[in-house]
Amino acid sequence: MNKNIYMHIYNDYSAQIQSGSLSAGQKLPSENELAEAYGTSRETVRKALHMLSENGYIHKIKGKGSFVLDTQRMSFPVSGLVTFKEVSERLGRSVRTIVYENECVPSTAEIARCLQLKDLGPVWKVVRAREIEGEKIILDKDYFLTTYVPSLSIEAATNSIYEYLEQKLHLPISYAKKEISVEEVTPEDKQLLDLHDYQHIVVVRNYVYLVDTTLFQYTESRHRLDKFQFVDFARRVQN
Amino acid sequence: MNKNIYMHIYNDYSAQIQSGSLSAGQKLPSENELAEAYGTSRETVRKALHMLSENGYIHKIKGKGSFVLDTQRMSFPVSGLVTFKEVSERLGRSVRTIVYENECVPSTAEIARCLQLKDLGPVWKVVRAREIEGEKIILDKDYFLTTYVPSLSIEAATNSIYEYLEQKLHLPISYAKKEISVEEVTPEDKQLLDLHDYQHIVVVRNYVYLVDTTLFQYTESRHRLDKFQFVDFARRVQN
DNA sequence: AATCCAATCTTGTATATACAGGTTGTAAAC
DNA sequence: GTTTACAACCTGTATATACAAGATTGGATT
Repeated sequence: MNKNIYMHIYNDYSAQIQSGSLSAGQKLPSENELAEAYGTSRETVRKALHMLSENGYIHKIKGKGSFVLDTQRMSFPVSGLVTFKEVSERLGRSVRTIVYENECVPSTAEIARCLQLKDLGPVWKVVRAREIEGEKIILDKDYFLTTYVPSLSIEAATNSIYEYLEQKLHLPISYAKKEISVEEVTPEDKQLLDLHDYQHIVVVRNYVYLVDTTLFQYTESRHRLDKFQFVDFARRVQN
Repeated sequence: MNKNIYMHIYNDYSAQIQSGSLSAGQKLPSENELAEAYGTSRETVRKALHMLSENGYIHKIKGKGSFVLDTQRMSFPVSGLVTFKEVSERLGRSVRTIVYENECVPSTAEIARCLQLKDLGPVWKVVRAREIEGEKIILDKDYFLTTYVPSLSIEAATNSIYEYLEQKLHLPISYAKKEISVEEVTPEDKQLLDLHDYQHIVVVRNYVYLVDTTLFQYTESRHRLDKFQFVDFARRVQN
C-alpha cells in the first residue's frame, strides 16, 4: 500500500480530508514541518502535496501554506478512473448487478474500430445492468481483447471487473479516455433497462489503455439521463 | 510566456505534439539528454515531462523512456478548463455569440446558494447564446461576484470573458469544478435556443474559484443534447 | 545454438542545498 | 498614531548527487 514515502503522506492526508477529520479551510503543517514529522526531505513532502493539489484535496498558496478544499461540496468522483463498485460503495445505496451476457464473441465492425483491431478477431463481451434502489439505471457493455482477457468468470463480472483484472491478472492499467455524449435510445436499451419514456440516453464511451499504450478495453456505459451526473475538477494552470 | 525552464520545455513539446511534428508512438530524448540539451538539470526536465504526462501528451515507461500519445484520437479538450472561444477556434467553425443580457441584478435565492452568498447581494449577470453554423446551440448564463467584477463591457461579453478577467482585471483564477447532468428544458431554453423538439438539455454547472479559494463565478452552460460532447483524460495511478 | 550474466542504458525515489519571491508581524522611524 | 523597514516565516524554482529498479544489449559460458 505505502511503498513510497510520498504515497504514504498522500494517503494519510487524502484519507483525513475525505473522512472529514480535516475540514475545509484548515491549514496543513508547513512543508518543513511535515518533512520533519515524517522524517523525510522537503522535496518528498512537496511531491505528496502536489498530488493532493492535483486531485482537488488541497490548495497551495505561495508564502502562506496549504489549505484543505471543500471536498464535500466537490462531491465525487473527482475525475479519474473510478469504478462502479467504488462509487456505489461510497454512496452506500442498495445496488445490484445483473449480468446479461459474459462470453467470447466475434467482433463486429464497430467494435473492431473502437478497439483498433485490424481483423475481426474474437473479443470477450460483457453486458451488465446496474440496478440502483430497484431500478435498472445503467447498461454497461464491456469489450476486452482476448489476448489479455481470455475469459472472465460470472463472479468477476458480478463484482468488480477492475479488481479482477488488476489483482488477479495483474494487468497494468495506465490511463483512459472518456467521451460523454447523448444519443437516442436503442431497442436494446429499452429491453434491458427501466427507461420510463425517455427517448435519449447518456453514453459514456471509455477507452482503457495499458502501460505499453495498447488499447485493451472498450466500454460503453449507458445511463438513464435523469440519474446521470459527472463531476470534474480542473486547474487553470499548474501550481 | 516561458518564465520557468520547465514551462519552456513543456510548451516546446506540447506544441510539437499538438501540431503533429511529433507523432504518436515516437520516443522522446531521455531525461539526461533533455537536461543537457536545455542546459538544465534532470529534475527540471522531469517536472516538465510529468506535466506532459498528466495532460495526456506523453506516456512514461520505467526503464524505457517517454513516448508520444495519440492526441488526435484523444481529441480535445483534454480535460481542464477550456473556454468556448478556445474550442470553437480550434474547430475552425463559423461561430457567433449573441448577448441577451449583461447587467447587474439582485441575486435570486438559487444564485446566492450557488455562489455561497449569505445575503442576496447584487451579482453581475451575463446571458449569451452560442450560434454554431446558424443554429443557437448553447446557452451560457454567467454570474459574477460584483466584488471582483463590478461591470463588464458588451465587447468583453461578446469575445472571451476569461480573456478579459485574466488579462485586464488580472483575476487569479485557480481551479474549477464542473458538474454535468441532463435536465428538462425550460421555457427560457426554448425561447433563446434553436431546440427543435428536444425535451431535455445538457447542463454543465461550472464553479470557478480564485487562488484565495473564494468562489467568484457560477456558470450554467446549457447545451442542446445532440451537439454535446465532453472528453476526459484520466490516469489510473500517478506515474 | 541456447542460456546466463554483466554492463549500461532508462526512469523512479530520496536527500541536501541554494536562492527567489510572497506573506506576516514586529520594531523602528517619522 | 501611522508609516516604513526588516526579519522570519512560507512556497516556488533549480541544481547536484545517490541509489533502486526496469529494459536492453552483447559477450561469455554452457
